[in-house]
Amino acid sequence: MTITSKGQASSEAGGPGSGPGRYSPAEIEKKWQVKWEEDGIYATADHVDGKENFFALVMFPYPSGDLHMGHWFQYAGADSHARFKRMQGYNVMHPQGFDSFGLPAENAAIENGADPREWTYKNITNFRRQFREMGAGYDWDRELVTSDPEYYKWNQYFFLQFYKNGLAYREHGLANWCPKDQTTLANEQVKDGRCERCGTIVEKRALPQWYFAITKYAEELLDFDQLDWPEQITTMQRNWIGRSTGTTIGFDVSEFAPSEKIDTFTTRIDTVYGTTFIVLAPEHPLVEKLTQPAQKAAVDEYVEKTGRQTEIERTSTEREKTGVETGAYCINPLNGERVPVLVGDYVLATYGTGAVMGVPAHDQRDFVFAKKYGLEIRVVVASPNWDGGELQEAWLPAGTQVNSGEFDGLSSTEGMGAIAEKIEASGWGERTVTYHLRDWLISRQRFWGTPIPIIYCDDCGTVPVPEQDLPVLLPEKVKFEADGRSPLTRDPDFLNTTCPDCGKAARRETDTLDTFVCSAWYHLRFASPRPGEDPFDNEQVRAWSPVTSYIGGREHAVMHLLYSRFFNKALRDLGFVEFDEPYAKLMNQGMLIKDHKKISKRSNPLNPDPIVEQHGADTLRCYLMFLGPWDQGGDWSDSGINGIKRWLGRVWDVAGRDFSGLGESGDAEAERSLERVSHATTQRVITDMEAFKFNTSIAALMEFTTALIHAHDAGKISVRSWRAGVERLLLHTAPLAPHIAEELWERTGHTGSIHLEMNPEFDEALTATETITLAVQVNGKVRDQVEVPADVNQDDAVAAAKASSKVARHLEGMIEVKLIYVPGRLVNIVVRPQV
RNA sequence: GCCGGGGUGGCGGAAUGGCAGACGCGGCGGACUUAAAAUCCGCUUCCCGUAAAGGGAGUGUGGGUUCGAAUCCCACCCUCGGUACCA
Repeated sequence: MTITSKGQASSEAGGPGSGPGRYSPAEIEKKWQVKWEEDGIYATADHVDGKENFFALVMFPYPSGDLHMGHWFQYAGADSHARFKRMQGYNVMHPQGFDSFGLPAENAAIENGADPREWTYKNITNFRRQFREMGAGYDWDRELVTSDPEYYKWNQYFFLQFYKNGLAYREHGLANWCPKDQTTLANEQVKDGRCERCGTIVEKRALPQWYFAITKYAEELLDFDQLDWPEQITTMQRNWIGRSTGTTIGFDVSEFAPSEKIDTFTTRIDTVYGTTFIVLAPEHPLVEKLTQPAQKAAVDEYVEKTGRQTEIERTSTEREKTGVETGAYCINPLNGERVPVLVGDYVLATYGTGAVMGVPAHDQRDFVFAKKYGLEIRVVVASPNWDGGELQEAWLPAGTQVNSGEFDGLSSTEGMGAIAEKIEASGWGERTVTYHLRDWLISRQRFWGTPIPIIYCDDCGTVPVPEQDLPVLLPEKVKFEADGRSPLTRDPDFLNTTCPDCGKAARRETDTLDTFVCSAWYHLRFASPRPGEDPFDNEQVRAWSPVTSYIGGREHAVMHLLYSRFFNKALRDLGFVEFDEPYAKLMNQGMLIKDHKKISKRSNPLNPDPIVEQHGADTLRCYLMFLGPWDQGGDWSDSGINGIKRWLGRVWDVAGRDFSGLGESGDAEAERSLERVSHATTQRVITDMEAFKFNTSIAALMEFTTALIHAHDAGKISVRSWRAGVERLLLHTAPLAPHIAEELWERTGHTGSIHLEMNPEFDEALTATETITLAVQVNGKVRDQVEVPADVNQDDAVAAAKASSKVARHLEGMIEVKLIYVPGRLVNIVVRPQV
């Protein structure tokens, strides 16, 4: 092997980085992007002897116009980590695809007359180009595009499996409706009462909609034992699922509605004797039956008015609580009391039973409500210093049962159990568990999505499309009209069909599936990209499951990540997969900002393309990784990128240096010193890369680069050490800056791709120095530093410390009271003045 | 309101009980150059001190634990996310 250093700048000739061998990203980056593709170096086999599989998945993008800087931040980090793991000897599968169904395509169609399909596929082409320019090491053989019929066919297939097994159902009910996007939304897609996507205030609409029965898995979804996930995300899921235990108890209303009772749910059954009224949600089915003629007008008006309110107005905690009497009364089974039934909009139809027992003394909302409407406030759980007088606010903590019949005198904690037991024994109700989690609404009244494979027949009702007829294809060349309605609803070719059961004319479902269905199982398809007649090949899925490392934003905590977990468990129960969880380890990257503000196309733009052109992809990648701790995000500044560019320029210089001046064997001390920093660097880089701490990893490489330059300048090391040092530097740089590392790997005489090499090894023993610097403190203040042998004993260390004149000055006239010796760190002499 | 992250030089950040400010940006000074750019070298937390020596202060605020605290504990402030009438 010969080493060519011709044509490259040496430090003597015109200075590093100058001359004909100057680092020129534009040339080398293109070259390697083409070569890598030709050689297929990122293609992954399902099994490689002696290597463990590592599925490095990063959340795939929605192909909007361009890859923006946030994408770069995410994908460059994910790619660097995947490359690092590959160099650690894993068989790494790092795929990429496109989550290409969704509203922006349709909006572009409505606004500019673009065809959603053309618009989407044009964007995908652009994204592929940009990923290539980034130097991302994807296995493109596994690419998937969710809007391809060969992919969405399986969304339909799984929908049918779910339907046949009671996990998909259609129900007429109140759904979140975004008036701008003209579609319903799942609960998870409503943030602060607004559409998660466009920010429009969401309304409630009564519609028949399709749901996935995610609540059947609520309990299992609370189990995170198998997951190595950030606590933040599991906490968010736990809160979203919102398990609460309590008691459902029925209040008899047969006086006003024969054989009816009002079921209420409470977590505080210990306060049931304090119930002085019952409040029904305005949408509660009993409202109409119970309302008395005298109150009908008022109740109707109230219910109607509430219906007109947006979710935001409705749920604002600042708003005054309102209500109206129905004129009906019900009976508290525990004390036989007759209490009024009201309608109040602070009670939500969608939670618990849609009715609450009003206990104003022990619930702040009920308290405010009772004050306003002059309802009785009766204490049943007394605080230790309650004087029997009126309350200023609800008493929420535990206390002693009073006014509670046979339970008086018990602590409310005991009361809770005893009362629940009596209720169950008497058949008045039962202990129950409720969840905040609702079933996943999957219907979307949009065109650009997976058609729901259902046919409505006048005679046979709801009929699933037979599996052999899949996929139900989205029509081509559709017309969008200004009313925003999906073209599917007026496309006769799509709409009209025949019933698979009876053969009569029938109509297709025109709703499409929520795009989160696509992403709920895409990882399985990456594992098994060409399975033929099945959604995926079990053998291949087994080889790659669960996903070893999953990277993505925190914003998906209760959407995609929850849906995926549900989907996996449903697939498991239907026999498609054998494991419980889709993603074993989760890592969230932070958010990239600029000038302390969110980056936005309009107000705070930051386009990667010109930066790639000016500085190169490697520089941009490294700079993004260097900005700060990746899991916490980064604050972009235009000037900072020069630092990375200079560093890569120095790496270029180092690798190209003429080493003909170095000898066969070097000076022992210089050799040892370079060896030490080499091993220490590898240790730091491996530890930091493992933990996604790209910033400190790069800092270590910068220091190592400088150390190499100094070693070369001093000229005391051997050729062998120099070349080993350069090799080590390139190997560590490779995951972060793949092009320059590859180019220099070739230029330093290596054959084969650096990206298929292994990380250098390190020996911790070799990272140690022969002498160490001890800090010497007097009363905790550093007064001097002393150089001692690394294996110094305490006595010698203390003696060396006291020998320092700077230290001695502070000991004068003092009595030593204590001595702290931390080996390898410091000596602290604690003194006090002589009396 | 509740839950979570964060608050460190002019700036991005390092350091998770042991020398605060690694690494980088910016700034200042120097070398190279006819000059500039590029590159290289040095300095760069603040205050007192002409300077050096030396000293003092210092990690959002106030308290505490400890020989020693950015780091642990308590109370609070600010900020960024998430979530919110969940009975």
